[in-house]
Amino acid sequence: MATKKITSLEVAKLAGVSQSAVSRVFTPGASVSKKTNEKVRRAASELGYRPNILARSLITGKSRIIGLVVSHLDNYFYPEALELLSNALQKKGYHVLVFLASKTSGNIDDVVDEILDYQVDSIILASVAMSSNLATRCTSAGIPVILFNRTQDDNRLSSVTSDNFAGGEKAARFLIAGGHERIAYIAGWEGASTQRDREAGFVKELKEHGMSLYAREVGNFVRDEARQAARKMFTADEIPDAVFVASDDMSFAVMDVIRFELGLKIPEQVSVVGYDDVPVASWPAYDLTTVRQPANRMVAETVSIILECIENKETKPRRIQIDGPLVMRSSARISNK
Amino acid sequence: MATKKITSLEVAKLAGVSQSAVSRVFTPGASVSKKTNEKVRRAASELGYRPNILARSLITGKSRIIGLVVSHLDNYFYPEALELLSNALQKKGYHVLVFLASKTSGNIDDVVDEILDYQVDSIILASVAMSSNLATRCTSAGIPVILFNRTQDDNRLSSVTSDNFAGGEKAARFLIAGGHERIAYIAGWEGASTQRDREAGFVKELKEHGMSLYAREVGNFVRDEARQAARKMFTADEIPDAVFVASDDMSFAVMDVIRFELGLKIPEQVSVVGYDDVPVASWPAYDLTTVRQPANRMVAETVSIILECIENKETKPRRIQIDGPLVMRSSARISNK
DNA sequence: TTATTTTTTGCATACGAATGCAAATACTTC
DNA sequence: GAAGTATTTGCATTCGTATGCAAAAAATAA
Repeated sequence: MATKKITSLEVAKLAGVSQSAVSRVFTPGASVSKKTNEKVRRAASELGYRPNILARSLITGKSRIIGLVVSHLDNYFYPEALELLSNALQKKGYHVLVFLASKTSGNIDDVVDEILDYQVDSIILASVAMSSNLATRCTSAGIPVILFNRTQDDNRLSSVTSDNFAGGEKAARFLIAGGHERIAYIAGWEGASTQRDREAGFVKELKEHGMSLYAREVGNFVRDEARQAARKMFTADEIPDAVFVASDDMSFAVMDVIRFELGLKIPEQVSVVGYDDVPVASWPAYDLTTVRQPANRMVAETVSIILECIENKETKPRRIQIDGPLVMRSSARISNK
Repeated sequence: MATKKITSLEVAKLAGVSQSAVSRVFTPGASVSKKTNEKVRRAASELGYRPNILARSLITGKSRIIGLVVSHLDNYFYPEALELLSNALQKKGYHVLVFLASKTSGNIDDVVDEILDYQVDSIILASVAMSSNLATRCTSAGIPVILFNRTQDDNRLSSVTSDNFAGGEKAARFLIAGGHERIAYIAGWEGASTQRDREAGFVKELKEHGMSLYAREVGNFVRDEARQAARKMFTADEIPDAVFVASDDMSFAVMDVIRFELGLKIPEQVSVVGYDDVPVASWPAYDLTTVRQPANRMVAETVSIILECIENKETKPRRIQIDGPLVMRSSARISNK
């Protein structure tokens, strides 16, 4: 029943050559004559032979597997990124091994340990941090680590993010230009560099216009907490007339509270600006004005860094920040009332 | 700089035992004395040793990698499923290697070929089909294939779906009970078993109540096409008073058209019922009445089938259908007008 | 033709861990 | 303490492929 696995040896036998010859046929750039190449390929396809990547990687030290750690698949920015990433890597002959870091257990290190067991060629951490200790192990094992949508003070790690500071500034500038006077902010998880940078840019720009945060709550990048934050923020005596929310995902929750629980009009009574520009943001039910994180360009940068690191061990870490536009939709008013 | 890889041999040397001893310490169920176990573990943790999964799999024939093929990550049912799946498998010591089948290139077979190169222990196809030819190769290679959220006529393949036929019936029964008289349907991609079953159940139940589809369009499980379908359907002379849409994802697009393009009231003028119960369905902006696909139970079944197949080669394929409730929200009226 | 260079080929070994087998050790029992 | 049984251990081999090296074959020059 079980058709035994086809190995290079059997192909060799059928083609009347040595096992090494077969190996060379499937190794790009190896020295093989046209004739043996043909013989081998014919035999291989006849038997349905395909090289065993795992056996190969034992020798070459390259597995063509990229480990990806994600924790926030429920934030729709990540499925999109995953899709782009996997596609891009697939084209280059790599594949993505997914590891979920449950948000509760802060222990990313354990997860990364599991990853290393698979001899991955590189690790991508999506919005997730790793201990400096482990970073040492990875770099000294020659495994490049890339932070995606996150930075960390460790300068041995590359990172790709949007320009969060500039994004925060844009949001502020836009709300100020719209004539808003009581501008609030709902923060993400304060341990995240993205959150900090967005807020810093936002506040700095307010300050330059002689303003400051009228109100501030924390949503931790979690929809339920964002809901709570919105309830608190918009049941005060004099409510904000605009709120910048640290992620689209939270923005939707906030908008729902504002409209359906509190019966307020967006943008007439409250303007909402988000961050990410996930697909849902453009759906008419939300039509959210938001700062775009250009997922495609972020992924492209990530992939190019990875490939560069894999090919050329001694590349020094890079920190890429990609600028994204503010996408104007109808959740925030443009002109003065 | 590059700390060379730590192998079992080095651990053995440090612990003063043979390489086999080290191997046995890390092989559950192998015969090792308490003393050597301790010695080895101490040495291992001192050196930071972890077994190389790839090398191990060369011998054991088990890679502890599960290949997953997805094509519709933009339908939010799949990120959810992926998260659950990866988590469940992770707990059992398996990991998921992701392969994206671009929707355009219908060539799943190529993708599966790539998967096989990694010596995966099993393959999960999420809403994706494979040629019968390739199915033969997989089964004869002893690699169980599980269809997730999809069935196929090939009875060598296991599948896990919700009970789509019953789901369709429920939707129909509910809309009829609500006193709707012009009931329409927006179909998914007609090549999908899920689409066919949902529609069949829906139509059969209508028929049993002496009704038939008042209108029907095809959305192919694609938002844009669903939008088109809705435009066509709801600009006719006498429009339907209820529509069952083959997926939540399409439902959102349909609702947006109905409300924001055509200015109709949901559910007063049109009731909408979806299928999936993705997280967004419960967001107040949509608050979609829908048939739940119990992702957690579907995943649990998938995982248990996989593990069973891997452990016990001669398991015969199973076809699981999981019943899901109709979740009542406000997008469809309950009583007669 | 012969000498010389270049290309192709096979042999043998390595990668890192698992395992059947036999030798060595530990544990029972009388 | 001896004899017998149960448990540990190490040796040697295996998994499927890649690759350095030297031998063989082909191509080129003289």
